Amino acid sequence: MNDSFTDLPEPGTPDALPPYLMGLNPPQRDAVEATEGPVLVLAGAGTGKTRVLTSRLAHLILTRRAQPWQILAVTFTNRAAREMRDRVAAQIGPMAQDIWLGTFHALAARLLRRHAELVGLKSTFSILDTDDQLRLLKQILQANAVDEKRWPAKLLLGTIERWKDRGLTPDKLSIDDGGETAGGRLVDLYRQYQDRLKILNACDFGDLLLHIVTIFQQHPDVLAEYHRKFRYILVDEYQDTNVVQYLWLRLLAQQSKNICCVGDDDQSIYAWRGAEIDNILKFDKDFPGAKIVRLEQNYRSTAPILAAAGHLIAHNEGRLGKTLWTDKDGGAPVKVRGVWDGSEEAREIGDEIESLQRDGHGLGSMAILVRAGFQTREFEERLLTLGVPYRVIGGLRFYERAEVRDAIAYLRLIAQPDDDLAFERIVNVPRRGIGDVALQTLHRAARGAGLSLSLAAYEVVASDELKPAARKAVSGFLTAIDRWRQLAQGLSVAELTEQILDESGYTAMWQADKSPEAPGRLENLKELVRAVEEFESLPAFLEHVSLVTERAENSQEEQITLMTLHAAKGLEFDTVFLPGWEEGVFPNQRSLDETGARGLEEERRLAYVGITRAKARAYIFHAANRRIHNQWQSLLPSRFLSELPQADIDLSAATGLAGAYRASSTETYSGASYGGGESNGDRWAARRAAPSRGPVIEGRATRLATGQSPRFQVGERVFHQKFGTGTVEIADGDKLQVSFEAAGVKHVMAAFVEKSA
DNA sequence: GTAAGCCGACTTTTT
DNA sequence: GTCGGCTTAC
Ligand SMILES: Nc1ncnc2c1ncn2[C@@H]1O[C@H](COP(=O)(O)OP(=O)(O)OP(=O)(O)O)[C@@H](O)[C@H]1O
Repeated sequence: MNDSFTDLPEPGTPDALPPYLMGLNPPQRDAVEATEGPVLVLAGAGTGKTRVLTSRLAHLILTRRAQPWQILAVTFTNRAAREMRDRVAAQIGPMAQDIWLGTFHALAARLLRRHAELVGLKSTFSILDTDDQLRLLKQILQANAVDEKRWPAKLLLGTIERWKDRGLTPDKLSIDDGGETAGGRLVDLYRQYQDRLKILNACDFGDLLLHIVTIFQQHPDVLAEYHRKFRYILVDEYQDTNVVQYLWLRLLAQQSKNICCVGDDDQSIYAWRGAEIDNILKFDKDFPGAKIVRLEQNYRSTAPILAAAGHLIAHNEGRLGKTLWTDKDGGAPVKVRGVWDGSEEAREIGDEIESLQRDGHGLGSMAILVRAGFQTREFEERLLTLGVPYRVIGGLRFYERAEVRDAIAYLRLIAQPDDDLAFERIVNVPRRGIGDVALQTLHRAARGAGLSLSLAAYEVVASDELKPAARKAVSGFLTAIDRWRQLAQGLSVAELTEQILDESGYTAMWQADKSPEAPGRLENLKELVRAVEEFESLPAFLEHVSLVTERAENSQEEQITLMTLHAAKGLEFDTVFLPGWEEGVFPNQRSLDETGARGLEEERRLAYVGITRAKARAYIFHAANRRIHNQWQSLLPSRFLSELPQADIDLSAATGLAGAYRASSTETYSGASYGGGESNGDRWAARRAAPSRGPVIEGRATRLATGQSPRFQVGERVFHQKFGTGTVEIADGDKLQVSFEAAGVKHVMAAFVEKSA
């Protein structure tokens, strides 16, 4: 332990503040020093919530209120966890290593390994990824003769996961909770899915938390052990916790009550994953006597950026409401720029990046933040052309690539013989002549004997159920796995991996492949071996793969960052580019269709998160046309643009576009260049309608412009720009009466609604 | 049992 | 325009 801190002054000593308290304003310091009892730091973006948490960790440890391993600190992403550990380490040294700091899932996995047997698992359980989950569920659907066309596995899995997010195990559900889904059998399918996971000695992501909560609820002695252990609990991004996470925290904190959560209801962007804004809204009821600290000074952004974000988010209802101010003077307005299409957008952003670079701004302080992962693509292409180094966060992750997963499946099967999903994945990769028929035989044997596939395979090989060729192939495969399992004792993980890739013929398979991707895949296999080298044991590596989906990139080169708005939460950049602000893209149409007004508000929070990532410069772009599903569509500027304060934005449009817009909502988007004058609007409509322009233009905008109103039937589901989804109650020519889910009964023109799913 | 080729879905967001 | 899943032909 580091003793150089022992003679630090007591907290509260007026002079000579310890360094970790120096960079804090009075309310922040208040939050750090209120160590006992529940504390909620409720504050807007950039007010130093995360700084409070790191300082609090340092404070607790340096004042010896707790040893590092007696503190539980929870973050949302692995990156946030890493960053927090680094920052605390900078203040307190290597002791930071011993803090129980990580994501909900990583911490839950660590606890579950210790007590797995209490929920019928072995401590070696595998953690399944989405791919495995889906394959498992599909098998169950097949066995139950559920029509997958009608009930896509993805959809059903989604429902099951939402149940898990809410802490609902199958026994807590009644048959009716599944509704009509899958012929009313969804709850039963869920039960089968869970039963199957136990046989496979496996967990999915949701189970990690669900199981540990079950254990805490059913084994008070185990819970008591952790009450003694964890004296302080700290939670980042509390607004995005779901019900299980909340239950878990409450169980752990109920004894000491020393829980400090930080969050911002305006940054809640994970409702689609089961996050409950309610958790933060009712914190003081869950933890009576909670101290609520509000932080109001924003240290990150300039005044115009803050004003833009604040004005936008004010359009949401049911907010807790927060004040935000800055003492920063000046600052450029938020630039809002209209362009013709996606490639012009990419070109302009690329040019601006280069121009900023020439002015001495580093690429590392810039980011392009998009609504959906696929949108990074056009920028990648442009940046590649310009030779601007970039990195993409998220997207297709290293450990999710097919060849990497295959290789890992070999390791999984060696570590955990019951891992059927790994078994199936590689039993015939590379081709060994074990096809569908053989696999079905194995499955039947496994189901019959209640065994995992590999165990059943031994029995089958000993019998004469398979044709000689297949029997030989299966037997050879089992022997190989056994041998590698023996080798695993003596070799390093990297050596083992290399040997497996070599001896299994997996590398050879890709070497023989002459498709253009093959070299890249071989390269990834080499990269995998490098990744494995960093781990001491096979289980440690596999745990990492399951929980940390990204591979830490170690480039020294300055790069611009491309990522989704979701991934950007908690980060900050001098310059932020926000492309794709068009109706349907952002706010995302599906979000609107599926969750109506709630979805819109979450989209708006996402926009708020986006703008508030910027310290000095924010650029918002919207394109008039985009190719979506290989079809050209004309798009209206996002309604969020009309929600920005005129005084703090600087509107412009690319040549040939000026004035060519109409407001996308009834709230007039009346910026300088967007006069919305009839003549401009007509010219725009004419341009769209002109067949000579080539690309097929479809979509709502056309319908609005040409005045064609489709016929609607009573009872039909429709979508309206402003009111969301609803059901037609009366159809009178082009006048409709619609009962909207969020907005109630309204009279609308047929031209302003469209058919909804 | 395997490979090629066709068809349809896909673009939300992540631990 | 691309990917994955399924069918078909060998
Ligand atoms: N008291 C302070 N004095 C000066 N700068 C500060 C202070 N507190 C925080 N900052 C700086 O303000 C910025 C935002 O801090 P931080 O990331 O902790 O905010 P946050 O509330 O977690 O933001 P968000 O919710 O947007 O993620 C950081 O650059 C941080 O260094």
